[in-house]
Amino acid sequence: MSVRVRFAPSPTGYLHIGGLRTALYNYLFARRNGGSFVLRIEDTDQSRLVADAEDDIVSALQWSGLAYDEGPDIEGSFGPYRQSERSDLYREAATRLLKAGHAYYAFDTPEELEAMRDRLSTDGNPSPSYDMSTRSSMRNSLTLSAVEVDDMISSGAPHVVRLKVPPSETVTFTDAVRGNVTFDSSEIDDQVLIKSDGMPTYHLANVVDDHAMEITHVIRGEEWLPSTPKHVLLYQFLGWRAPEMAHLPLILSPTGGKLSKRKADKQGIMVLVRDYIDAGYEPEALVNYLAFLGWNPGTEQEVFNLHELEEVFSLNRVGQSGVQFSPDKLRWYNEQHLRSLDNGKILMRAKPHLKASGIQASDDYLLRVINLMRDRITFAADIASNRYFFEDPQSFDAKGLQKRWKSESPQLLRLYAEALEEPAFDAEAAEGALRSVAEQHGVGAGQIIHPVRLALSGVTFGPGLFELMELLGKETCLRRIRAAVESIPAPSPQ
RNA sequence: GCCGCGUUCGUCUAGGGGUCUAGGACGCCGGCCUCUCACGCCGGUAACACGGGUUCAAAUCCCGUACGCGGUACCA
Repeated sequence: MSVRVRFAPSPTGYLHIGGLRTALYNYLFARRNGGSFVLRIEDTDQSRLVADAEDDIVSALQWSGLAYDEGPDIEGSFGPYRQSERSDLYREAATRLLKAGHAYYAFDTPEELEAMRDRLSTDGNPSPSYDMSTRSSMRNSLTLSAVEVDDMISSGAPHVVRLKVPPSETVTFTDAVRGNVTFDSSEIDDQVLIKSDGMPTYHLANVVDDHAMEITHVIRGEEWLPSTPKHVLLYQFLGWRAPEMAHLPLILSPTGGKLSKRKADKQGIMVLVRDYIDAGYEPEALVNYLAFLGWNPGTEQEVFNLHELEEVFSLNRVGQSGVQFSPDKLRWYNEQHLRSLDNGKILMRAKPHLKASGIQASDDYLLRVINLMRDRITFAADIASNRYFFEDPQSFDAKGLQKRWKSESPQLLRLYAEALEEPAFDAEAAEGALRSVAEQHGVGAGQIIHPVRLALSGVTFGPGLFELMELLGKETCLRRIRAAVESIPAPSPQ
């Protein structure tokens, strides 16, 4: 049987980095094993739907390079791929369970459920569940007569279908990441299978769909581990073979604990893939980093592109403990991947940001800027943030002036500017001229280099000075040097 | 509370009874290179949660404790 896995996000929000990691592991597993990767939209919660969430998920996956073989927008033989369009299947399964006595109708209103929890909650058990110990005191087809039940249903009384969990049974399954996991059925509640609006819950829908879509491996976040025994029971009652399970360690905040949206905001961490796209991250950097969050290849190689990951990924090298998200390491990965790109590609990445910054320059010029800056930037967008490549500096770094602008600087710069008037102008000529001025006046080259850099860029760091000069061109260099000499006040000699 | 799952440098991790005076990566610190800043290179900092077993031998196996995370919905 060929491997089939799915990524099954709920369109209740934009794609989260944790979701992308789950998608990635599924994708890699499918590719490594020559299987299929399916995107299934789990839109069974009508009340929490976010209109453009599905679009966001699809486009974020596309950006990441995780191409799926089947999905809402890619025909496959197991569609439709939105759960809201598969209602009949769930209904059918529920009916079978009902008939076999593995499920029952319940008519309890939300208020009644709340009242039950209030009534039964104790210090030892603050959240009593709807299970075999409480179901007999509730309004359901187990406690009501068949006639009453029929009447209520035919009169349209709101009702749900609940799983009838058997008493004291040991439910065991093998998790590819964690080994054998065991639960006692007495700890499992009578999960709602069909909600009163007629939609299935995740638990029913995912079992029905995974079976119908011939999913062989369920790879999902650890938050699903406690509900897996319910799914195992469902497979059993429906007479289906359960897929292999693999529960991935959760991604935690950099300080530990849940990476909730609120906490992340507070810590300045972005959690939506959309945010990483907008911030200009390299897709392969995010993917590479996420791959290593809970998995490693067992070798010392750390930098991988997607294709390389596809060749080495395996579930049995996935870790078991929660992993803290590290923005620093992600940055490092971004630098690594950025540097693997040629200048033309970096230019393409930088274009939107250049445009947003109102920078106009020829591709030829931009390529030369990139060539000088590529080892000094973290994001392609950083090309747009060093404005001195595109316009004269408006101000000069105060600390830099203090350190590098000496009382003799204006005079040395004047002399240097004169020397630069020579017709030939390139990095070599600029350097030759500078060194000879320095020598003639008995000062170190640095006495001229540093103030010139300030004059040209306004800052004390950047590419090699002479390369920068060649890039800016003679006119610009002379103009900026002379402007600086005019506008920067000489320091009081100490 | 109860149930489940975890626990090796600050972080991601290697390791799966002797080869571990515990290896790599990020970060941090120092040095080299150098006109600056980076890159690169070299070096440093720093960990087997705790307590009991088992064994000639335990980071590795078992038990307990502590701590962390998850679940405990007509949300996924």
